[in-house]
Amino acid sequence: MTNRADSAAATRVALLRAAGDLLDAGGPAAVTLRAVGAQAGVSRGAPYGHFPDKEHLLAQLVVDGWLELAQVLDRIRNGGESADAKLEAALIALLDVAARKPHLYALMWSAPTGDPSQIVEAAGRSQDVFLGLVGDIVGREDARRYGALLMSSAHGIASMELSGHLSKQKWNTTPRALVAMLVQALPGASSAGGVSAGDQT
Amino acid sequence: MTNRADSAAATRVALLRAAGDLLDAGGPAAVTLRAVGAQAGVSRGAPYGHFPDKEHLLAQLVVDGWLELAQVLDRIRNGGESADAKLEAALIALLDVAARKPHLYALMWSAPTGDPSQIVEAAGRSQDVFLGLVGDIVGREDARRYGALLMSSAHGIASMELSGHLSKQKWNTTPRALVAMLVQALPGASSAGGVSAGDQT
DNA sequence: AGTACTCACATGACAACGTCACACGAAATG
DNA sequence: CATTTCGTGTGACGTTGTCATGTGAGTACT
Repeated sequence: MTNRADSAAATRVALLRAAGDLLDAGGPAAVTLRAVGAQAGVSRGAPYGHFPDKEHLLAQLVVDGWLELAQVLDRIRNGGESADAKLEAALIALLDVAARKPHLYALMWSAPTGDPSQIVEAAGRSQDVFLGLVGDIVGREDARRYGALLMSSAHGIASMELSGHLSKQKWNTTPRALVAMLVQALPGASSAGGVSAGDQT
Repeated sequence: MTNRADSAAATRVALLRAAGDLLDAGGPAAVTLRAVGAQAGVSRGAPYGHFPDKEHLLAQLVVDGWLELAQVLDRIRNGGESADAKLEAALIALLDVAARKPHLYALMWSAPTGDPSQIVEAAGRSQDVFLGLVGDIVGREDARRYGALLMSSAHGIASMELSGHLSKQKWNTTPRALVAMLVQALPGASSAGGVSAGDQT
């Protein structure tokens, strides 16, 4: 039980969890290595045994975020709903990350730091699911163009909402409504949509 | 000529310009009050005579960014092209800011800091031009919904490009092509055989 | 004109931060 | 049991944002 490797792996996980919690609670400014160490029950220098520097620690948080989103998207894709509904649910899942963990979401969409290739690969895992879902509607031919358009649009909606530039008063709409518009405008989509998937936001 | 008020106003401008240059050149990390002071020819403590803190200095940079974009958009709107072309040019102008000043662009779309109301107001100046341009195509009725969708989509494209998640290899498209798709998909656009909603100029 | 005031700016100081070098002690190895 | 390994704690250093204080040139008052 007092295995050394296991103990080290446990503190590594504790460090990541502590960093994630601090990020969620107080934003990037609250994530100091001293605070992370304290919350993880170790000292301020301990992270350097597991990560080259602070940037790589945050990068790992981003990687985990993309991988977790990919899992959610996979579950949606394997669901039994219509292609339209599944695509809309996937887009809403993206909005959900933004709503639930805004600071992590912002980090996921900032320029990759630390180990960029690892981030790009993890993000690609989520993007591939989008590609597949869009392909089911518009066909393999146009899947990539429309996939890029839909993913960036959904991200734009989430980002605009997060930054406070999407006030309901000014635009008279909501992120959910905009996503619905996106899906319905897709060539090959059925106009009638009874979407019941997606989480609360 | 060595008027005290004028001199102070000049250093304020110099501070903002220095901060902007440092931001463009080295990203947010390069913008330290010491470096800003040095580049503006004053000391590290001088900014505190003009801004409450660093956050407010950066916020002013964001405000200026939005106002400058609004001017560009206004010039586009008053141009002689077709409504479609003008809207596309406006969206491309947004991409242009992202391409030319990526760090400032990222700041403009992050959660407002310092004096949020001032930022929201400046951003609104740009958003209103978008609203008008979109209204010229889809009509006043739907202008707000479509305006929000177009602006957030364009921002999403720019953001995805900036963060490196829009690789041409994966998606087989470019930001410009995506913007073109957006405009053509708009109901009332000339090239797409869509509904002929209100068309005014 | 000469004096007192004002205010923009410079400077010293402090706490907090990321990071490194080093020390310690317990697990792992023979 | 002796030795090595390695995860972690600790001291230290340079840098940062910020404030308190000093200073000197422009401004106002008599």
